[in-house]
Amino acid sequence: MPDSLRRFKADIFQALANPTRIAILELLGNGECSAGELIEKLGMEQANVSQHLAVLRARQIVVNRKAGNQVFYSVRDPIILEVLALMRQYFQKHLKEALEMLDKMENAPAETGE
Amino acid sequence: MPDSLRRFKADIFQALANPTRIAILELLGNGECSAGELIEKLGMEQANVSQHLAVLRARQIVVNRKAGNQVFYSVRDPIILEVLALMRQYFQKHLKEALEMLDKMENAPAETGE
DNA sequence: TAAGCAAATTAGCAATTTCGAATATATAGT
DNA sequence: ACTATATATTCGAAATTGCTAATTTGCTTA
Repeated sequence: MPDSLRRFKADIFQALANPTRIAILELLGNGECSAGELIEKLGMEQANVSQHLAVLRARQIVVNRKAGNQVFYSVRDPIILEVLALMRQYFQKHLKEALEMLDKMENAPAETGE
Repeated sequence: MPDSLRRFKADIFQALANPTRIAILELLGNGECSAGELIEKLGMEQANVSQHLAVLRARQIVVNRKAGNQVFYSVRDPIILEVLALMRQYFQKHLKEALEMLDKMENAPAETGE
């Protein structure tokens, strides 16, 4: 496999390599969603979510449809959702190590996650 | 899903988000391989490959076995290889866009000022 | 046309990543 | 112990990323 294609592949993974973007894709997995809805459900800054959507758009991982004032997003190819599902499986299998790893990383400053 | 778990997932994707590491995992997909073999097949600096292996090790995506002077690596969980296989499928499906994107990447980024 | 909302973009900064060079560790053989 | 080989780690610089705040674009309605 040529390196250029590997670079492309790495680029897709890079797009997935962010908690917010994963959250976005998981939300879109339930069906189309407007940018505003995503912002609200994620509880993050408008600009920030929009930037993450731009990353996913640039890779054509998501597509959008304009309707009046709003922009509705959806996942272009369900393979991406399969990849996420596979990762969920992977994660459950290695939950113990995952927690240890998270503990070591100790990045999380007391968030009120839900 | 709590954000901490999504962060873990993103961390795995991040580990995959590099052409060299993808190449390493693809090589390991054919079976166990020593660090030296990887270095040779990849044609890269020893230190560089070792650093990438360290990234994969830190996430426990690969495991290693020492045999005398050498260290043999292998993929810990085939799910990771399944993820790569799915990605291959994805690329084949979207090859045309992939090539256009690669073209843009190679032509565009050389802007010195405007 | 202007006002108002939704979404995208830009600027600037801190944090992270990647690479090569140099150095360190570990094992084997002498 | 000394040397050679295999692999890992550290250091520093350049490039990239993610975030917030501020601005801009686009659409709709008055």
